Amino acid sequence: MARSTRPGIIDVARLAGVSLSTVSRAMNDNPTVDPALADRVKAAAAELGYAANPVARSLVLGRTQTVSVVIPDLANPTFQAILRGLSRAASADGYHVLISDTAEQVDEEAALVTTTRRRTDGVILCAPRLPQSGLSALLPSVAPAVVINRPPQADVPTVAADYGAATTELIAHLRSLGHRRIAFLSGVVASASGEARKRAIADASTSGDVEFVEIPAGVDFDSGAASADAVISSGATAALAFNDLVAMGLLSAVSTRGIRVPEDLSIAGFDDIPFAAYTTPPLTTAAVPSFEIGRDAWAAMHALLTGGEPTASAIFTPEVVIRASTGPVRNPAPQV
Amino acid sequence: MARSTRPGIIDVARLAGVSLSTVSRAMNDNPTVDPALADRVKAAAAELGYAANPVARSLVLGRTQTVSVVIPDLANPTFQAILRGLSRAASADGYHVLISDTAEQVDEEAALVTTTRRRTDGVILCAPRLPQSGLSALLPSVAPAVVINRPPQADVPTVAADYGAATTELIAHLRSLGHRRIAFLSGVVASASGEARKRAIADASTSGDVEFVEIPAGVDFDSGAASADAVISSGATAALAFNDLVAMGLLSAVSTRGIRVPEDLSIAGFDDIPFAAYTTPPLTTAAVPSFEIGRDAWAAMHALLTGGEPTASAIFTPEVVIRASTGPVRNPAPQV
DNA sequence: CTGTTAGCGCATTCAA
DNA sequence: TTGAATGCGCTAACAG
Repeated sequence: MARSTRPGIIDVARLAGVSLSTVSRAMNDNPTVDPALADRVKAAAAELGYAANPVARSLVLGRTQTVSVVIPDLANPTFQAILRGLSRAASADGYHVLISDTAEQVDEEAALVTTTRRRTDGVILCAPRLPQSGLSALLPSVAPAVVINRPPQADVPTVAADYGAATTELIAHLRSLGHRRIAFLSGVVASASGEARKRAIADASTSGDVEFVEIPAGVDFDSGAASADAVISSGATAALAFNDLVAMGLLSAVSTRGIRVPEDLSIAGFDDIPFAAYTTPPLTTAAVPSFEIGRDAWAAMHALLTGGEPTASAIFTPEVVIRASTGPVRNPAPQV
Repeated sequence: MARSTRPGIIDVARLAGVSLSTVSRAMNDNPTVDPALADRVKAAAAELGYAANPVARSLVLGRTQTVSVVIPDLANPTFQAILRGLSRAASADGYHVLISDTAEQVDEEAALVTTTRRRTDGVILCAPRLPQSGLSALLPSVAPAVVINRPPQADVPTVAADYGAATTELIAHLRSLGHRRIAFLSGVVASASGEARKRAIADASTSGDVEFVEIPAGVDFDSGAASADAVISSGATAALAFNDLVAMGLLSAVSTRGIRVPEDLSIAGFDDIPFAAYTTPPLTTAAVPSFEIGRDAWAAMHALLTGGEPTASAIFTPEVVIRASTGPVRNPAPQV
């Protein structure tokens, strides 16, 4: 029968015949304790199956060995990859991860960050939807914090992918294929990376020979599929989707309507999620190193936690991966 | 400037002109406190931005409002969906989720479960890879616990998908299409659901006119792709993959070898992950309600936590979704 | 090197 | 109804 109540530090002290502070020291490998005694204490602890209560330690030490990660949507492959990279790295450093999914509820984001921060040592905000003003107000009160996929924030390390540069590269790719009218499926959700994309598009359209048709869409597969008709009737010969999910939804929907990709319509996405390489045709996209972003976000947090020098903001430039979903313009679609 | 140190219960007591125990009572809506006084206390707390330290509360109350979830691989879409369902449901009940990814390291599984359990109120083991003996030894020491995707355990609620039944149905489907020689890509990882699949296959092969070729593979996309040659040379006209990931890898690899699916080879998977419907051709699979499994696992844990009646083990029977990756036998592949 | 004492911040006895 | 005292389990001063 397992003991119904776990052994406490006093039980170990009693068994080893020492004071409870000696047990504490021994268990924490404090060098000021006699080696022989330390062994005796550890043997007693092992015999009893004792391990210090982490909650009690947290209270007295003021740290929980846990960080909070707040994500807009656990169903998004990009965030999943970020979480995975983060979780693995934190685990390797002996830290635990408390995870929260805001389900894209912007108004609950701040509250979740604040609440979870109190039971952890720091919080990592993954692609927060909060407007800049709200973010600026929130961050100082929850330090240490790390922000993913937002522009550099005052006094807070940031790790992000440069969606603006990626957009520019993707546009250059499409232009080189002869596309002059491009549909842009913008995510309706307020996201910093979305703004960066729009800015890059604005730049390209003012300074170039290419025009854009913005089609408000969402951030998931279904919203991409729902935009199919709008894209088709837009007269665009190519579509730049908010992300791979949207691109795949669009690809799937236009295919069932008999539109050939890339002969009739070129489609490109962002992120390079796991299945982007296996759609039919395989998707051209800007590869965002999500796993690495998660890993680096942890590294920044770890530096903050261990008093290391504050990590500079890291920025990854996505690499455009050209696959078969984009091709040369054949017949410009008729203007509607 | 934000205060560098958060207000404590004493600060509120001082501001409200009451004792600290009255503050505690008021903040916890203890009915024995005078309503007017309670309002005054809460006003003071609001003014100071006070909220009780959750770590201190955890220590004194003996509960953390957090549960631990241990998963074999955060990159697996099925586990992601389970986690999502679990996380959403727990959050709705005011609980937090501590998440651990064992990275398929069986030997670290027990340690992770034990460790994380100590800083939480319970642990949910998602498809643990531990052998039954190890699981039986572990579970009593970490109660309350809930196990996902394992056969019913003594004194521990279980929620699982019936992979055996799903396998039987999938085989029946393939038989009805005329397939008599079927390759089974077994996951090399020790998993209970894998055993269930094998048992169903053994049953079918002993009692029927269909034979199976077991091809050891892994549990991910790449291992499915790596099995392509083995499947082709096996002479099978259909392949049952360990899961959709493996099926998609196989589908992709045989396609590049010029094998047509389903004309030359039928392929079926398990799980119905988000992209299974969008492969080319769309994948026939046994749909496992992962999100619901996660949700129900939480419900079982919540019942345990709130002293409700112990939830009976729940079992979901996956529904076979017939799509285009399976079709009638045309030319039995040549025996090698 | 080891034992004694004092909190960490709070909920909850026990008196009043 | 409220305040004073006790302790959750542990670490870290402080003595010895």
